[in-house]
Amino acid sequence: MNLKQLSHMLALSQTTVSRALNGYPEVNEETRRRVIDAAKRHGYRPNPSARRLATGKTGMIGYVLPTGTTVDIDPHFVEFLSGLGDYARSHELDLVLSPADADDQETTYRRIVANRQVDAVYISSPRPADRRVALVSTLGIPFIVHGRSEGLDFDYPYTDIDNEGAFHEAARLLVQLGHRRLALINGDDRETFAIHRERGVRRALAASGLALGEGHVCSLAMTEENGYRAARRLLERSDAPTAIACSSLIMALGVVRAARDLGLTIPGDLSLIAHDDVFPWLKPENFSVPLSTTRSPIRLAGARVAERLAARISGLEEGARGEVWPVDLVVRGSVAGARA
Amino acid sequence: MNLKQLSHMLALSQTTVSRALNGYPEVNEETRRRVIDAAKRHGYRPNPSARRLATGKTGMIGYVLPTGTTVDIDPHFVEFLSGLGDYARSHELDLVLSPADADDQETTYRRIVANRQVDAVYISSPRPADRRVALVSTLGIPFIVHGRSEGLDFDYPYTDIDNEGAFHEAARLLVQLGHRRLALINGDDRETFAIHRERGVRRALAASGLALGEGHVCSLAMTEENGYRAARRLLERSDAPTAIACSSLIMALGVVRAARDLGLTIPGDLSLIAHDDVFPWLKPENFSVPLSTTRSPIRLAGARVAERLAARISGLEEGARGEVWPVDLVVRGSVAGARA
DNA sequence: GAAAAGAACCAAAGCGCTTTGGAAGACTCT
DNA sequence: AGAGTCTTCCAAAGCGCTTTGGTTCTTTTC
Repeated sequence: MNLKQLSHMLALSQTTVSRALNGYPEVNEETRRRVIDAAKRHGYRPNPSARRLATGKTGMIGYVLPTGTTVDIDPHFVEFLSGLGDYARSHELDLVLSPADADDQETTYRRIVANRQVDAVYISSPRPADRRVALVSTLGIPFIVHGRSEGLDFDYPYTDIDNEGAFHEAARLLVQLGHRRLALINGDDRETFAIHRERGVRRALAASGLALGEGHVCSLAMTEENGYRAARRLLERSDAPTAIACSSLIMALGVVRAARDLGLTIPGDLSLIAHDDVFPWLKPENFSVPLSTTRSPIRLAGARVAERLAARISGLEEGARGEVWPVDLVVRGSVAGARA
Repeated sequence: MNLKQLSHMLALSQTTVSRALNGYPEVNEETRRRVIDAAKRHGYRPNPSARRLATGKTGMIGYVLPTGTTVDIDPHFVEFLSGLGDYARSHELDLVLSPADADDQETTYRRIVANRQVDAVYISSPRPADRRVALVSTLGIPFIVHGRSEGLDFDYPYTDIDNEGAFHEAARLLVQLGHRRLALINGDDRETFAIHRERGVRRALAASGLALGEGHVCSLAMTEENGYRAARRLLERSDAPTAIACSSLIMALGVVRAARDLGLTIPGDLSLIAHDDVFPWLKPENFSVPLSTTRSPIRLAGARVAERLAARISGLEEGARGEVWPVDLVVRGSVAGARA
């Protein structure tokens, strides 16, 4: 059932039927009712391919997915996707993942914009002076950055959490508990979120005349194994930290294992705080010693990004407003006062 | 730059240019070279919206993503996606995720087929008599099932791993080591993979005149917490198992924690084997006691599914061939002979 | 009561591609 | 040389929608 058939059936022109269906004003309400009714009764659904050829609108939002045999997709992605998908569903949007060579995403961005494959895109895991942000911005497609870049000479719309504030608070608490030697087991510090977290820790330490010791900050892919290795390396030093801030729950698993292997107790010998993006399948309160966390459900961020993308597509949102969400510090058993 | 401009520039008809570009035979090789060259030089890329309107081909594969505030996307998804994406990239395919109400995916399947939004779809986490498989089959869109359904009265193409065989082998090993009371901590047993695994365990036990004790099989969402709870419940019974087979590495984390809480050692008091889909961020060899696993990289499955979808789209594959991959049993420190 | 304004509808022109159904010229065959 | 066969190209008809630029009435305005 296409428009032609439907309009013929109603003895109306395609123009009028199309307008009736799309809510244009220049059509009699009585007629509109008839049209809508007939459309529903015959299950008419406008062909999206035809519509997008005519309008350029696709009803899809895009994401360039870096791939490659050596490239691992972050498990956070799935939670973010849950939120994004949930919102997208309620607004009849689909998400298209365009796989790209991790080292050349630019080609893919250009393609999806040139081809008008999506109405908007989002960018995740931004880095300082992120070229993708600059590119997408000049290409003129609506977009939202999940996270922030830095050192770009223009503004852009983003939704981020207060990574610096979160880790500042976490470190401040540890310092107040008497810890003097902190360490940070961070994610990839080419990404802005990691830079912000380190900055937060340093700022908190500096406020008490302290600093992150040489070699007391690690930057690694967020795997259990890397958490273990980093913790081991740190804890076997002569100036081993008495407290660790950790960028992910998965890494924290490794930290806990390292402490156990070394016969250290948490929080007796080591205080630990990790960032929790809130996974349904791994909860900080269920760690052998309940884990203190800086907490921010990444699923909510996904929903928010979808919401803003939808708003930008429909022209309800414009400009370059960035928003930064506060992060909760949730104190559980894994922190304690430093040994005298 | 569109076809009209390009053909005008070359003083050729749109027909010829189109054919030259799409490799049709009825065009002079010299002309073809000219056309291809000019297209490249001017960066001509056919507009996909127009092409899909004309041909019905979209260059996209679809996946219906169940969503909802209470619906959690499996973290396995991300690994599967890595493989799928990697293959899709090399074949210029995009993946479109259509979010759907978890309780009504049918509407979404019908929509994406009726609208010709994708060239093929894949279905994951199938259940016995899965309605999606039946639906997609009657809708007549190319598809591959990742996993298997059961009790359907028709054949369909699928790629699955030998879950039954894997857990059969695992259980057989445990029995050979002298274990008499096994337990199975399984995933959601409404899904076929879980049913197959249970079947494998039962078959291995039956071969030695044993059986899964009443209450010795749990079926839960695969989270750390559920692994812990299930293990605790099992290990506190008077007829506590001396060996556990577990459907996921994440649940196994919980099992290990439960054992520790109860003062049980692995493998001294409890042998443990889990299934490993191979995550980059959590490895069985890094468990406090290296974990024995049935191992099958889900990323490979993703790539294979993409490959078969591409083949079906281009007509290279047809029919209903199902393929079942063997699973490796990797023995590490977490299994030992049963106490006398 | 003529002119202007408004309401409701329509024919047809895109959107940019593929594909059908030729057509013109060059070649082969008898 | 005339008929048939290739080879190579083209004009035009879709694909199914939206949108431009009307037209035809009916209603309002002075």
